[in-house]
Amino acid sequence: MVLASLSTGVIARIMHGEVVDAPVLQILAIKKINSAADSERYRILISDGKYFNSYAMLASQLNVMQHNGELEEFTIVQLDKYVTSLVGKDGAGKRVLIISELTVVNPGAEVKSKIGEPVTYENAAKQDLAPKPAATSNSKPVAKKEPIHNNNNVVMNSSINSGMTHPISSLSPYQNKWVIKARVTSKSGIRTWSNARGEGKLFSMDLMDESGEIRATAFKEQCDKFYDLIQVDSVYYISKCQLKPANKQYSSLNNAYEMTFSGETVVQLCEDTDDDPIPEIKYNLVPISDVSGMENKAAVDTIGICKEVGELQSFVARTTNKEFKKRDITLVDMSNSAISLTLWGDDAVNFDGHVQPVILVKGTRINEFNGGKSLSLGGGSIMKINPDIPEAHKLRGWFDNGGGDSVANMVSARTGGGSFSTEWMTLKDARARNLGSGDKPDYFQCKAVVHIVKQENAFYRACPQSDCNKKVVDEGNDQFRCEKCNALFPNFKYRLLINMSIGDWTSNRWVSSFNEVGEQLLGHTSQEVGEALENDPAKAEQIFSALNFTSHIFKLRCKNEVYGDMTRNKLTVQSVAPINHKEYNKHLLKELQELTGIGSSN
DNA sequence: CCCCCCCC
Repeated sequence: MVLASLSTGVIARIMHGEVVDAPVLQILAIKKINSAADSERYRILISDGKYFNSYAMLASQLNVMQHNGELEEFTIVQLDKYVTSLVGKDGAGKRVLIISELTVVNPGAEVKSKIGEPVTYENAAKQDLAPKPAATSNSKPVAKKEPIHNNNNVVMNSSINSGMTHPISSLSPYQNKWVIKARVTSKSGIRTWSNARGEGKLFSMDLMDESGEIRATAFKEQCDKFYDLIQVDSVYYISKCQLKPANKQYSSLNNAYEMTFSGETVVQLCEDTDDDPIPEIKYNLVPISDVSGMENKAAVDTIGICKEVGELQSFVARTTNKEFKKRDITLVDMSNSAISLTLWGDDAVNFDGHVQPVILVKGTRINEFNGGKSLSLGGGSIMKINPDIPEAHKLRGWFDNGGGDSVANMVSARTGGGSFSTEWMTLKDARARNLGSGDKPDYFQCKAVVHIVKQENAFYRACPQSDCNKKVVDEGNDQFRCEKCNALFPNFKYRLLINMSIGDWTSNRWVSSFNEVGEQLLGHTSQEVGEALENDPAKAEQIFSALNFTSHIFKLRCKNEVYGDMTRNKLTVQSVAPINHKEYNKHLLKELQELTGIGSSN
């Protein structure tokens, strides 16, 4: 085993403002400095073999490395991205090192011991410091030299010029002489309120830098003053806001505090952000199909084509008597799934979906109803229309070549039943528990494999009207009568009604699937299937046999039905989804915990 | 100082 050499002496240079590429350092200790689980932060004692720095912090996105045990004592790491910032009382305190990207070079268990006899870098000899005069002057804590009654812009300008801004994670109500440099990741519309304590208007925004994120709100005069200036994705210098503890009930941001713009607040656009360390907004894009398996109320980032646009709707909320405007649109993606997304307010009013744009969303919330899941763009969510990212161009190409034509997995489709997610059950238990014997149908889901698919009566000829699926009567002479619409048509459409036997590890059952589910299972449109069954038996055989022995997650509707004097328990496939192994394993682990009591948290 | 986002 070969250990990497540390970048000896480099800490003194970095902490005096020099930019050093990819320094290699050793972690000597790591500890949590904020015990609140919702804004945890780690402080590191880090060494270059000659000097150590106890004022180093992990940016929160690296917390996971500590959780995974990758950053234990003696680990040798390479810093791929870092900044230094001033923190502390009146901005004149310590310079901290904030690490936002690092690579483990040698795990602590390999290294086993401290390298060298490092001392604090503050005792560094002159020859170890940055040779560049500019860098040396940068190291001076500028804010300390300003008179306390100085003009806001003077503080701002000196901070900007010296490159010494404060990390968001260092902000607290206990000192207010700071300047942050932050990217706006989301911005609300202007909202008015009126209650017992008065009335007014406000807008809020989420800010982010290397070290963390924070919510900021501008009320009344500040709302008017700053609303137009603040733009999503732009970077600003901001100073002189009021800080107060964040009400975690209303925010999912990783910060114990939030800030309020005051009459003193200064905001300045930072135009030159090309080589800036302020991170871009990160999207954790999930395929639409995955939303099926996610928890209700979870936050979702996703990207899809707006295939359908609903009407703008206005309504008055029953509980609050407030009027809302909303618009539901349907997104589709390459997971061959569709989901409903609700837009609110101006987003809803101004939305033009007729060009079927690419829609990128971040932080939308899952709303579950009767087994279907839809997304809602709420406070703190972001929507981007036709964003210039590779995923968007890929989707565009896919959709424009017919990719979205046969979407079959309707994530927002309701399966009836309660307002909770469908219960997992085996086919044997569904029988044993007499599911379907009540007035209302019961619903459950199971993982099962297709054993037999019947080709007989797998389709019928239905009324061609788009909102009617009634079976037509063949009148001869190429005329088809729909008794429901009371009309004659020269054509009809094929509808599927697939009967098949599926089995899980406990038992087999015959189930019926209607048109959309049938199309999804067979991977062909009802038209294609109907034509094959009528005219091309070999093609039909090929289509149907492809379904044999495939496994899916089935959501089933279970109901007793009376035929003459016989009561039969009937299973209908409400929806079918590919197996999300991660989610299915979660379910299995939960079952195992319940069976054995092993691994449960209590 | 807001913190509402319904209904099925």
